[in-house]
Amino acid sequence: MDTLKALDIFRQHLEKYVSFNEAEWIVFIQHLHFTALKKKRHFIEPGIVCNDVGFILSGSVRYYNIKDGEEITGYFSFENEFVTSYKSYLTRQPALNYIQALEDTVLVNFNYKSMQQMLANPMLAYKMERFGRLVAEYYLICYEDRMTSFITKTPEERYLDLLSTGRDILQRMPQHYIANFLGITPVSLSRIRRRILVSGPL
Amino acid sequence: MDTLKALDIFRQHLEKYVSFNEAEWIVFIQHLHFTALKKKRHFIEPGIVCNDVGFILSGSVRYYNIKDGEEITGYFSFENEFVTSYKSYLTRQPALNYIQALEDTVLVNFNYKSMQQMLANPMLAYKMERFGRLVAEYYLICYEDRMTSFITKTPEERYLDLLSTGRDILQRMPQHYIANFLGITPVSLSRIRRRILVSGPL
DNA sequence: TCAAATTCTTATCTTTTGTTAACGTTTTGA
DNA sequence: TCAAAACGTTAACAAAAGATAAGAATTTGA
Repeated sequence: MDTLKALDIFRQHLEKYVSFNEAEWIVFIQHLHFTALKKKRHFIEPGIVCNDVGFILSGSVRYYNIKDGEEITGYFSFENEFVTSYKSYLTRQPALNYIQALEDTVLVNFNYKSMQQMLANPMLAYKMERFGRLVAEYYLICYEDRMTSFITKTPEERYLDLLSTGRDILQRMPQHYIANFLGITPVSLSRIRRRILVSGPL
Repeated sequence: MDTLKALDIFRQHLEKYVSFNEAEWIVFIQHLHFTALKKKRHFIEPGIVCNDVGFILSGSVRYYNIKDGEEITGYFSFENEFVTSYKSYLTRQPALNYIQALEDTVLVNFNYKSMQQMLANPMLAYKMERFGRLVAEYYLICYEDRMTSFITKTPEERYLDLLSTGRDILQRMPQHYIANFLGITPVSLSRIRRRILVSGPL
């Protein structure tokens, strides 16, 4: 995929949040850089301050932590979604989690310093504040929904929800990552699947 | 507490996000209104679009859902924190949860329409976008932390975390609400407390 | 291509949680 | 003030989840 086409796709998806005019866009794209992340490579690792916000042009990533030597996968992102370790990026504290490419992944990034420059640039400041607000609000709602499902639902119910709405995750992620994502062990998810299969296959 | 003092406290806490000059502040406060919520009264209920964002001057609230006829408490807010059903407020869809005052609670509110007006008012737009961004980012980080604890920790570990950092919640909330907040039943929390007591009280 | 690693399932056993109910204590509200 | 409601603990049992290990199928990567 060539750079111009990639920028065009990015711009199109940004429309969901803000629209740039030509002059603004020209300044904005000067702050962008592309990254190709080979499968299994890391976007961020614990102990490092996350400097970039990425937008996935192609590929996918998983977010995971290590607990007692075990990897625990907490989240996934796919094409046309943003990727960053929000807490680290926003607070400038070292990240506590890994973000890893699950396939060869191509990203458009902007870094913290660039964003601060744009936020300080009168030409872009307003639009960047708005952009930041709308993106944060979007992900806030995602988290709110997910928290609610952890509070009010059983692992089995969360899996059934995923069956009806989580196509990408189900089709593209190995099952033991999905188990972690649901808050249970892979063995437990296997049993839940069996339970569903024998009781009500539909 | 008189209105002027309340506004002053509110302004002081907003400094965490944005600073208003006098002219801006005068316009801003014209969009504010005060609410006194008697104990057990609701700030929002399911089926209703949440129009307000509140800031708690005194008192506290809990967020809860109803599942199979049972109340499940998912979150709490105390003095000097914002309160709203974010998803409903932002998407203009009916809320799915209750927010209830746990004590007599006094709030400063602004509503959705007011915020839209301020966002459209050149005098305030930039600052309001920034305000919205920083508040959303703040709560995004809270949710990120909480999600991580659900993925990587056991209920017992989450309770121990609360013991070391959750003073307000532990001291001001009944235990069965705290149990829900941790993702377990009240009976289960009672057992966890017993386990901790007999094994290592410290 | 082929050995090694990964993935998923299944089984066994242990631990934890959920459910229901009982009981004493505390709080509430008329 | 006093009956009713709410709260926390405990017990007994059922259901679910965690831990560990074994085995088959698939994927991987050199």
